Amino acid sequence: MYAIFLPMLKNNIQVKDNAAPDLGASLRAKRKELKLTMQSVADAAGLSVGFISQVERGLTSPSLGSLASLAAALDTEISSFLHQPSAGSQTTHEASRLAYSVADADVSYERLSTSFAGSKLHSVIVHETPGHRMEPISHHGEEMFYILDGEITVEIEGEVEVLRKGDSIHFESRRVHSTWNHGSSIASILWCGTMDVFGDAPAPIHKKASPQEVATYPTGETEK
Amino acid sequence: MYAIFLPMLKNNIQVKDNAAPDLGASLRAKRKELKLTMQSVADAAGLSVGFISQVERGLTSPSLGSLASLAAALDTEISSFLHQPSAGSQTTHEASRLAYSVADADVSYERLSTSFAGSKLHSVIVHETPGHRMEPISHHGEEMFYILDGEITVEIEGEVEVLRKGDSIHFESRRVHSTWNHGSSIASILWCGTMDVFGDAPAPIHKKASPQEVATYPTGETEK
DNA sequence: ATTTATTTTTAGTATTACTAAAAATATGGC
DNA sequence: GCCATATTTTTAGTAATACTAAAAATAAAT
Repeated sequence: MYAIFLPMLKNNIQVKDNAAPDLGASLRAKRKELKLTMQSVADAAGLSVGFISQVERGLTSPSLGSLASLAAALDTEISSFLHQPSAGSQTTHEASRLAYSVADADVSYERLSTSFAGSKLHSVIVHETPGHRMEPISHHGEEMFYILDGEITVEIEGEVEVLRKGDSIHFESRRVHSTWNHGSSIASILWCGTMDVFGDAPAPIHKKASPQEVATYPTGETEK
Repeated sequence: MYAIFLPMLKNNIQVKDNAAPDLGASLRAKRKELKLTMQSVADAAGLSVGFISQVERGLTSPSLGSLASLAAALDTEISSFLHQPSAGSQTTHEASRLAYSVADADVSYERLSTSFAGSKLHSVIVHETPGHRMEPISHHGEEMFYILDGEITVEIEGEVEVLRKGDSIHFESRRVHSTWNHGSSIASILWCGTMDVFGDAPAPIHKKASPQEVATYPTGETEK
């Protein structure tokens, strides 16, 4: 399913010109958004103002404990400082939504989700012709199917289940899964997941561990 | 919308008996899931095996750089080690799905999403009676609405938009948003988002900054 | 029982996370 | 423009700790 749709959808991606901002810049941006001074953040986090300054400018890296204090002082989850990705139309209308299909005409897609800084949610409506089978696949993230029309067979790690109109399933995507439209009509599935199927995100960090590569992580001067 | 549904849904939560696992435990769990030895992780991350052992047992806290190396070695995003929630049925069928309603009978809900370690995706079908209005709200995360039936007016930061059957909208939840069923029939909305509306996640960290409190963050012995 | 694999412990030490205070810069009021 | 105050950056440390190599303990495989 995804293997089929990735190459086609990638052709519609506008790559935003800014690189992923680093941790310090993210912290400063948030502080400014909240119109706080370094001193007030320092007081709330129990750290020194000089340290805040150095962290924001990437001259030093906070420990996890201090980062947690900073995140709390800024009323923000730590994870929101660890990625910052860009936009498209937030709203889609059925009548004017772009439908995509590929050489393999068994499947067509309608993208629902947009993309913005930090977005992790991806959604698409998939229409599969009778008899269409998706190859077994496994990948990061999690996903949900909601059957809008028709019926399909879903297999997850060998467990088979039939889903009909109005049914849903939610699972971790690392579990090997596949679908089959066993019915006699087109099946329409609303897919919603955390896998970046549209290639929206910049600079992935899911490379195989090579320490030099990892050193690009936003920690300022931390270097191996 | 959420303010209304949170208290009600919380009543159906089975609290898993284990407390929120900490960072070290999360790292160990992931390593075991991948069937890796500490030595192989250490090699991949460019760290020592002794250090991995101490980190996993919470005896020491990795720097952000080292944590990034570990995350990469485990082919996982850092943020997934910073929270760990628990399960329910992955599949829901329309005919047997539990529908919830509250004292305020204008709205009823059908939960679609389940919950498992690391799950961040939440989905629910919301049925709103004509005239129902959701108070303006803003919170962390992002969300998507897909209109299954009926029509609603959505307002996001003052921008008003009408969504009809088959339409969708996807936005960052921190933008103040509200909905209104302006139609004459029940509106059914498939909501999919990253906000933990069911209270699945243990130990929230969204407390107001009190350094002592923040010190409970999963960093092992780090103490102020 | 023996060997090997894996994890934990020990004993450090180089590095740095973080400080207080001084200096520089920015802002606001008159 | 001048002056006072607010805010940020810089400086000069140092206590703490992030991380190590190697030994010891434990677990697993044969």
